[in-house]
Amino acid sequence: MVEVKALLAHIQRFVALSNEEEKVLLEGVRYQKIKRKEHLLQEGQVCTDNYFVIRGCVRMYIQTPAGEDRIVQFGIDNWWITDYTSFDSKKPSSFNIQAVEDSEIVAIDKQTMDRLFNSIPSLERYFRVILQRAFTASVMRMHYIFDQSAEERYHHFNTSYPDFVQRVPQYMLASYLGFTPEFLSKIRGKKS
Amino acid sequence: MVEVKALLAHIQRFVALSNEEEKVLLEGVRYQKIKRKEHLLQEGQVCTDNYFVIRGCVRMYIQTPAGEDRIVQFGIDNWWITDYTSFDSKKPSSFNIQAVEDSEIVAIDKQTMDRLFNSIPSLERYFRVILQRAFTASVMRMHYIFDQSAEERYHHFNTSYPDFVQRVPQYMLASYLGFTPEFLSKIRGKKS
DNA sequence: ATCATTTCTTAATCAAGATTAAGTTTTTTA
DNA sequence: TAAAAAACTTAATCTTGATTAAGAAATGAT
Repeated sequence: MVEVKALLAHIQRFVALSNEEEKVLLEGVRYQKIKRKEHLLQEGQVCTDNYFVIRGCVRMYIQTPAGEDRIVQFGIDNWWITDYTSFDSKKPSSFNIQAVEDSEIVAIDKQTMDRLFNSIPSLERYFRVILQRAFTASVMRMHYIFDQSAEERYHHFNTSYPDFVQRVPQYMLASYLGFTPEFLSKIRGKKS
Repeated sequence: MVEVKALLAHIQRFVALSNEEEKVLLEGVRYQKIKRKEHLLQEGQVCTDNYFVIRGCVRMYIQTPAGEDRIVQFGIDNWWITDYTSFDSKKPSSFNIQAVEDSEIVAIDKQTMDRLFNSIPSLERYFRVILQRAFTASVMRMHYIFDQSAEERYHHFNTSYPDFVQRVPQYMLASYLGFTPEFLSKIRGKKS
């Protein structure tokens, strides 16, 4: 499948793969298209796959006690997204993963992933690097949440990812940045 | 050095090491004792090492614009702590790492780490797993910050890590949990 | 093109937690 | 063991952002 080449390209930005390794990898993954609002994972299910977003946008969210969605992560082009806790333990997940736009996804299930780690040593390095970046990004995000006001956070995000902001509804941005849609409206109202 | 055995033991909770690999690893690491309030890293320096806490407690913090410390992470027994951004890029760090108690540390510098990853393949897997856990913990922490009140956060932390709470000054806990020491006092005052 | 649904806005009231400031207790150091 | 420094407490006031509620605008489906 030609679409999955995007994954190979991404991996090879970090490590080299032999032709044989490329082949083994391609045989292990599952390419899938998913429509806006469809779910890859729903609360209560075991998260069986690690998902790589080739094109599009998905969100991972959790239901708050108040019954609202809290967006924990977005996944866009070239990002991996999964609930590692459920993925590793095979216990039901507390999270949901849903397409925000029609998206193209590569999925690898846990068993295949473990097998691939054994047969393709450099994949281990690739995920080490990917996870290190994800961890660092998460720590930085936490830092922004603590030490910037909601308004600063919005402006910061807005200037850092202006094109992404265009792609998602505002109430999702609010959910991701940790405040209410009403407050986001208020901030935007101020400007003009 | 017998103290460094704790690191080997920790690694072998996740992957197997041959005697030869153990030896190579031990030759690459640096054991060091550090007194309370001494720094492993100070803002502006390049973070040259990844630190493993054998015994004791360190904190990683960043100076807020208001001139206060925001604690980003604690490192206790069997935790790795470093600023991966600075460590990888060799650019000056924005963070500080300081001992909260007299501590015993194993340090590995970047160059050695890269060499060890090449000579000990299972080390790659070990760090992949470690980073996956760190990432997951960070995501969960973010979730708690968003969806619990300061008071809930305190009680949650307090019941989850009662012994740890005893070890650090309260103002550090407040800094880690994202509120003021005064507010922490207020919460505690309520009880009795 | 029209109806229904989803998303966004505005404004009034409210609450959690910050700030300030002063005083008390505990720990460290000489 | 006394003085100094660090850590903790209390209380009054203030601010940011939540909540509620209603209406307007945009988007999607038929």
